[in-house]
Amino acid sequence: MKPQDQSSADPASKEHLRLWLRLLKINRLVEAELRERLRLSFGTTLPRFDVMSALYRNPKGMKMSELSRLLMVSNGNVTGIVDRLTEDGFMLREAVPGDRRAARVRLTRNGIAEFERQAAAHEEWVSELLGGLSPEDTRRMADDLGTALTLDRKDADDA
Amino acid sequence: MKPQDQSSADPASKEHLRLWLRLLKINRLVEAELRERLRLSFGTTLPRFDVMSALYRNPKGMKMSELSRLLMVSNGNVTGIVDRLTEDGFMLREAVPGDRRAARVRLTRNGIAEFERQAAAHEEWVSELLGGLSPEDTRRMADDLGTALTLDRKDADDA
DNA sequence: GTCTGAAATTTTAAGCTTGAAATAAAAATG
DNA sequence: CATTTTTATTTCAAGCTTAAAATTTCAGAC
Repeated sequence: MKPQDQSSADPASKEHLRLWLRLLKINRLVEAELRERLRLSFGTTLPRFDVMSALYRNPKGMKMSELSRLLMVSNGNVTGIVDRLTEDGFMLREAVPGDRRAARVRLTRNGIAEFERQAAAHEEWVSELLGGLSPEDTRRMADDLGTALTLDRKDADDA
Repeated sequence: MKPQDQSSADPASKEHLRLWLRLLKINRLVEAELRERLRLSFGTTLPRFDVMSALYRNPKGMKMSELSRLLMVSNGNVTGIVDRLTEDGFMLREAVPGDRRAARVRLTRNGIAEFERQAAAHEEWVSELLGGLSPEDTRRMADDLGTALTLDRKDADDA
C-alpha cells in the first residue's frame, strides 16, 4: 500500500474527483432539504439536531469534548449550540464529580420528547430523499463507504 | 419510543438512514482535511475554492445569480465571498450591457494562475483521501449517485 | 408614458464554524 | 510541596451561511 504517484493525467485521480463532486452534490441537496424541513416543521437547525441526536443516544450525558470529537466540530462550536439549546430548555449542564473543569451535558425530559418527534420525521425524510436508490445499491454503497472510512482512519463509532 | 431506540418499523428507511450517516461522515472527513490543506498551502477556504472553480470553467464570467444557483448557496452568500476575492485581486465585477441590475464576475489573470495551482493540489488530495476505494468501487458509486441525483431533482450539469 | 410586478443583487440579523488565545483545573515532575 | 505541562472548556475575531427585507432595474399592461 504505497502512495500513488501523482501524474496530472492520472486517470484514477480523475475518477476519484468525479466521485467526490457527486458526493458533494448529493450532500448539499439532502442537507438543504433537511435544513428547510427542520426549520419549517420544528424551528430548529441541523447542528442542533445533531447535538440532540448524540445526547439521545447517550442518556447519561456527554462531556463537551466528547460531543466535539463525535460530531467532528470544534469545541467552541459545541459551546454555542449547547448554550442555545440550554436556553430553550432542551438540555442542561451538570458538574462532573471530581473534575471541576469538565461539564456533562444531557437532554432534559422535554428535550427527549422533542427529539423523538424530530427523529421520526427525519428518518422518513432521509428515506424519501434517497428513495432513488434501490435497497441493493443502498446497502452496497454504505458498505463501500464503510471500507473507505476505516482506511481513512478516525472512525470512532459505527454500528 | 424508548431512549436508545430510534428505529422505525420500515427496514428500507433504516438502510437509507445508515447510508446517509456514512455519506455525512465521509463528507466531513474529506472536507475537514481539504479545508485544512487549502488553508495551510494557499491561505484560502473551500467556499473560495468553489467560486474560483466555477469561474475557471466559465472564462467569460458568470452572473451572481448563476454562481448562486450552480453552487447551491444563497445570493447573499456569494456576494460576500466574491467581495473578498475581489479585494484580493483574484476576480472582478463587470457591467452587463443592457441590464444595469446584473453583474458579471470573472477571474483575473492572477486569479486564473492561482486557481490552477490550487486545483492541481486539490485533485491529488481528493484522490489520496478517497484512496481506500478501488477504481471499480469508485466508478460504480459515482454512477449510482448519478442515478440518485437525477431522480432527486433536476441535475443541470455535466457527466 | 405610467404602473405594477418580477428579477438581480445587496444588505441585514442571527446562527454556524473555525483556529487561536485565554481560563481554569487537573496531572505530572522535580 | 512548587512548578510545569496537559486537559477541558470558553471566549474571540473572522469568515461562512441562511432567510428575509431592501434596492435598483427591467418588462409587460394599460
